[in-house]
Amino acid sequence: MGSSSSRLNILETASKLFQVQGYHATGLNQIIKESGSPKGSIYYHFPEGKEQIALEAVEYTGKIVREQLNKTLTASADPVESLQSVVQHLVDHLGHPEDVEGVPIGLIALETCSMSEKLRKACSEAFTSWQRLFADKLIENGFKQDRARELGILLQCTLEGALTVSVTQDNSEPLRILKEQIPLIIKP
Amino acid sequence: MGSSSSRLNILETASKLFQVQGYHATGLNQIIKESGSPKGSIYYHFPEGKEQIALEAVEYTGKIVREQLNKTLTASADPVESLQSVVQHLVDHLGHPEDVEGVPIGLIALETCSMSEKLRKACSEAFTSWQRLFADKLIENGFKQDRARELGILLQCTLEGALTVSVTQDNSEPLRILKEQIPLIIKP
DNA sequence: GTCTATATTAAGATAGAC
DNA sequence: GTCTATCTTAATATAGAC
Repeated sequence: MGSSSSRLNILETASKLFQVQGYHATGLNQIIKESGSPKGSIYYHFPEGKEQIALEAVEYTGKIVREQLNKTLTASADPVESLQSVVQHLVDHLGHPEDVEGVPIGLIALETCSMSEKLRKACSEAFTSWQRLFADKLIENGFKQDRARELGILLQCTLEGALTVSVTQDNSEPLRILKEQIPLIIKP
Repeated sequence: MGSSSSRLNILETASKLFQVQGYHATGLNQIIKESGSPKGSIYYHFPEGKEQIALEAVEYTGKIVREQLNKTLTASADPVESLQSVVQHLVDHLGHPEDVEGVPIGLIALETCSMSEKLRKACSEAFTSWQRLFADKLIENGFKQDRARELGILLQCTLEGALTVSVTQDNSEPLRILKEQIPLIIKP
């Protein structure tokens, strides 16, 4: 196969590690150990080294989250209800870093945005794509385009922040408060 | 003096570096170079090494931000207006990491919360203290205590998220949108 | 209290056998 | 394509002179 399964395996392992530990705390040695691939394979598949792995991991995570968000947002027609399910999923997965939904790029974004323009852009584009999903859901439900775009950005920021604070405080309360306030925020 | 000015100098330098670059990207060598203090002094003043410096830097930053927030929040009696000034300050200082206000612990919080319980707690307490300032401002203006507490948490989370996304996207729009939506969020 | 020299470990990266 | 051995650099930390 052109894109071997060993390559994908490295990417999946790296993505999880970068999400939880961040860029600098995740060593190639750890990626090697946890993925089972040897160092030689890493530099064969990713000749530009760690930065290339991180770049592709951000793109990969962006896509996974996009798909998961899309599924949750289309499960209910009502935008308030479906956005509340998105938050609820985050609550349910607190402390279970696999299968996260909505914010898992915040750490690597903050770590790398002042260090690598390539990585900053990749994180920025992931954020934008999520914002657009929220906006589209609102447009479908009769919101004007500009207003939907504003709210899409606000929602993505708020999710990002509430997840950060919930993880730091080891407490789902911030996310639960956000969930309850969604109807307040989603106003035409 | 008991707490020498060299000690404070190290702490101020480390706090800025941790805010911008994060915990793992900031080496003791860099703290030494930028503070002008030699390595021996660091381990004299902070015998437990990097983790101790980070712990005290988080507490220090928490206090500086608290004082700055307090000043901005008391400048106007109206809670909406004063919260909007808080956001405006963040916009004004985007890209100027000194004298930040409101979120500069997010990176180190995400980096360390799954690694050091001591650091996680310190970050958590800084967040809580900022949430309380927002809540107190609302209580002064007639909000019920429980509602003010909820909104204090929501506001701090939202600021955190909007700053993260603004920095990552190199664009103040997320913060500016938040500023405009503050009146929508602050409802009894 | 201050500073230098050094120990120790681990990081990212490469060379080259297979 | 896979794996090992190794290079180089930089990290945290310590010892000990002054």
